[in-house]
Amino acid sequence: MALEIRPSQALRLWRQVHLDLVHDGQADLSARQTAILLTIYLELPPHTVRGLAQQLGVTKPVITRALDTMGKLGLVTRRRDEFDRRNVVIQRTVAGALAVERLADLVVQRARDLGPG
Amino acid sequence: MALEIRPSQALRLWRQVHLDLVHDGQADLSARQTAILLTIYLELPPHTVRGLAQQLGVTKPVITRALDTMGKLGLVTRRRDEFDRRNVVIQRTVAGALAVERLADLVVQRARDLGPG
DNA sequence: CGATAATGATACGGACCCGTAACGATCGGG
DNA sequence: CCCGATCGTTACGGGTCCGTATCATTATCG
Repeated sequence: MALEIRPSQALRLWRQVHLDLVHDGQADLSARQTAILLTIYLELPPHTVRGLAQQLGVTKPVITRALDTMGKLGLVTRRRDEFDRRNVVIQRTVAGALAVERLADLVVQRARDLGPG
Repeated sequence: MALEIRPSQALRLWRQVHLDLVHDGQADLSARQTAILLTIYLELPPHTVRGLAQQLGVTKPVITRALDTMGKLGLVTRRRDEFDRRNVVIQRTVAGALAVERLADLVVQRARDLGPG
């Protein structure tokens, strides 16, 4: 069930999708931000700042700042955990889900457009 | 010859590769920089600032700054065009080629690791 | 209670990036 | 030969990000 892809195909796919992201005027997310966003939307909740920092291997302020930025963009929301008020639970949004879905479709479409080799 | 991939697979692939990039302490390139780098290494030379700006749909200073950064990282080099000294020719480097190759292998490997669904 | 630990947010100095606008260098046509 | 067009770069003001260190808030445990 493994997905077979050749190195040259992988590079052309990577390039084309990034070109599309730049072209579409989407938010120019860094690799870190992309990893954070997709982790929130693919892994099981709840998500906390500390948990994300551990998974990414970065410091907590990195997560806090990324959440600030994505919050402004409407991609995620934060809410205080009522059972342990030290924690903050990161929540998904409709806009964020749509953005993730759009990325998925983009990758699928560009993969389909790939020629052999 | 199209590459078949499902949306959920695309997202998991995208997330895992970005996680790897962050983890490996690679340069945290933005989407724009990634598009520029891969364009230089996949499209036929010669590459100029103006040409890259057109392909990316961004302004020239964006390209200049990206080349500054990637130059410091050793991923690309610039050389004056001797036949039209207004032009600058962007050249590949061994380090850049290795980085691109590493990215390709990373995508291929993570695609192979994908389960069904 | 009070002390300790843990969480997320904030301050700081330094670096990078953005778009607009201006710049010097170079080419090319009249 | 000169003047306009074109090239890449730089200056500017504003924004974001980094890592380290510190902070206030909250929980836990003696």
